[in-house]
Amino acid sequence: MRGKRVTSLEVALKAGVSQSTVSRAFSGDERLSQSTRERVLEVARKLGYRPNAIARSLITQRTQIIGIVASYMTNPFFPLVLQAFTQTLHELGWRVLLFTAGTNEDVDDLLPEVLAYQVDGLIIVTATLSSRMAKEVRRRGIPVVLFNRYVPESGASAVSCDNLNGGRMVADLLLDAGHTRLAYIAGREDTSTNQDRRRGFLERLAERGIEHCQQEHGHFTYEGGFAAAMRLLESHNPPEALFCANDIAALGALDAARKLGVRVPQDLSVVGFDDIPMAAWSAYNLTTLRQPREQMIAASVRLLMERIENPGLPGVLEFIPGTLIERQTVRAHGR
Amino acid sequence: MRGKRVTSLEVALKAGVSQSTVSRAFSGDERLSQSTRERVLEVARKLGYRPNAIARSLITQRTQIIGIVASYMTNPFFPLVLQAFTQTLHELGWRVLLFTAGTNEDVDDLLPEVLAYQVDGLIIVTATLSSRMAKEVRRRGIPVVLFNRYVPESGASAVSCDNLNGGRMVADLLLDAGHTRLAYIAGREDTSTNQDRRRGFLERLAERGIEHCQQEHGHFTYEGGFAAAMRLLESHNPPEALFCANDIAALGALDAARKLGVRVPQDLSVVGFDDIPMAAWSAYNLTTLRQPREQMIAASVRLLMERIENPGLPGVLEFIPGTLIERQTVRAHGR
DNA sequence: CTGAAAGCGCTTACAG
DNA sequence: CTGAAAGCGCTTACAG
Repeated sequence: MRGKRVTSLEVALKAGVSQSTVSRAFSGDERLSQSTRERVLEVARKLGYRPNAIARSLITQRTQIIGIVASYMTNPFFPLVLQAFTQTLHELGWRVLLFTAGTNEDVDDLLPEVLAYQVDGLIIVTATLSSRMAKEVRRRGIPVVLFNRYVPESGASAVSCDNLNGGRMVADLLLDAGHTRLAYIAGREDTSTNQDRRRGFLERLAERGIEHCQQEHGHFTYEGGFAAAMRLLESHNPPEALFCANDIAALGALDAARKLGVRVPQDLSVVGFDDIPMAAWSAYNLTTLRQPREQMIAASVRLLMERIENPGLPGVLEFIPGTLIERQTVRAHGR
Repeated sequence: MRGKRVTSLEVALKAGVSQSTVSRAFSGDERLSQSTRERVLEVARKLGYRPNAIARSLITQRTQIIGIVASYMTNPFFPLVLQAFTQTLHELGWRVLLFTAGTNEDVDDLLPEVLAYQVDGLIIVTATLSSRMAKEVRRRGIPVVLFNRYVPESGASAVSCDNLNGGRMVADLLLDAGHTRLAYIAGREDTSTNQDRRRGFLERLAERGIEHCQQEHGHFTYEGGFAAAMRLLESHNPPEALFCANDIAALGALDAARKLGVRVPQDLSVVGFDDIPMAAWSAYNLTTLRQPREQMIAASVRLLMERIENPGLPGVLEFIPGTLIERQTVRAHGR
């Protein structure tokens, strides 16, 4: 068996008070006399007692646990997000039960286990919520925030970078630089991030008279970006500018250009999306659209907390604008 | 209030059985008749019932939760480790309560909260355990595994790469290449990883007649490695070969060399430690010592599980040898 | 200011 | 094969 667990009853016996009083000493009940509280806490300290959060959860109907379901840890953006979430939640007195999913189907399998632990709220990072699970979660009244995804009909709140407008900003940047032969290196097709970034980009190109844009799949990965750029740059009609669906693919594209002896930005402009730390490394100096990570996390936590306090609130979608970070991978104005 | 919670009692009432029977249907009790079980599960399904893991934990004295305390998520090695841990633990039926710590002092503050949730075991990644907390955890009989750290007196088990011998292998590699002017770019001084890698490196250099080795602090970061390499390469007596305490610092060193026009490996050899995915990127092609990540994780989980099953087992230290991965950043044999 | 008691939602001997 | 009952370790009305 495990080491002895000290309970409130033992503390009560030793301190000569009732078990209720021990509980009150730890819950900060105002009514308790100073002297009683001190005596209880002193005895508790000596015995190494700490209230059992599991027992507390059962009676209070609150676990103070937030479930986080995350995937794609291979993109450096997400470890940063995960760390920021856990840090922020801890500071607010919450715990994090972590689940990682390889694919979206896995999320459905994971969710029942998350729910079995009676999480007070749920954050889903870079994974989506099936309508079946959305319904299940609603029925239980558990607030959900999707991070970097949205599922409008689900009732779940969502926080995302304004990817649509981000794509438009990149289009303007590349057109202003005088480029006309453009390509988009796409991410996964089933993601709103990829779809919205591309749609904004293509829409703005069309508005400014560019109807044609090549496309290759980059899969949101370094290897995918590398291979996609290789295909484009070795084709008959190589583009002068690449917009990559995320930074990690853009780094792959830059390395492909380097390998082929294509100079950036003289012969080729490259733009990413995210602004991961590596984008600023001197080997890359990637021009990119920065996702407002801190704001997105703060908004997610705020929406979640509001809905835990007030389960009647409807889900909302929040889109936070990104910022263009101009480094060295887009050629200067004009030509 | 939250959505209605369905309990085993409601299922029992609707199914015309006792609450005990509902419990047995879900715990897979062999004695239950096929027909009763099916009826109960069917009613449960209709009602959307799932056993409350918190209530179960209270009575079974097992939460099936492993606490993971992690820090340094800025080193890409650790998100990979974290993901692998959660994945492996899930497959074995465990949940992960995640805590992130900025510094080692924070771990001490975090631990009481982890313990309040009655975790069945504890994994501490890249953070250390104070002797006070080690004692506390022992008293409670909670098995602990330190990953990539060890604290011999603590009673905690630890799994680490064989950093000492890794350092020796790097020394041999660089000496075999004919280098004599060497430098070590150190990581954090309070870590056994940094200490052991350096000690192995210096010991082996001394054994082979090289008594002198420059040192600079690289802080285990890209920026630190970059700055350290800058200082070394711009000094009066620049080294011909750098051993960096981890890969991310080595990438910084490579970019510093690139910036100064120092050619790698012609003018400078660079070796890292970890083998993070970026080390294989074509922009770097870093020669490095690969940590046996999968084996280290499997060993950690195994040690933890054994000690959860059998709390009497003493803590053990396991050192798993790394593998030299020769890419393009060390000059060829001879000179 | 403090205590006795009920109850959160389960599991599991103990009976039958 | 199934049920009644005790109990895990707390919180919190309800009394006094």
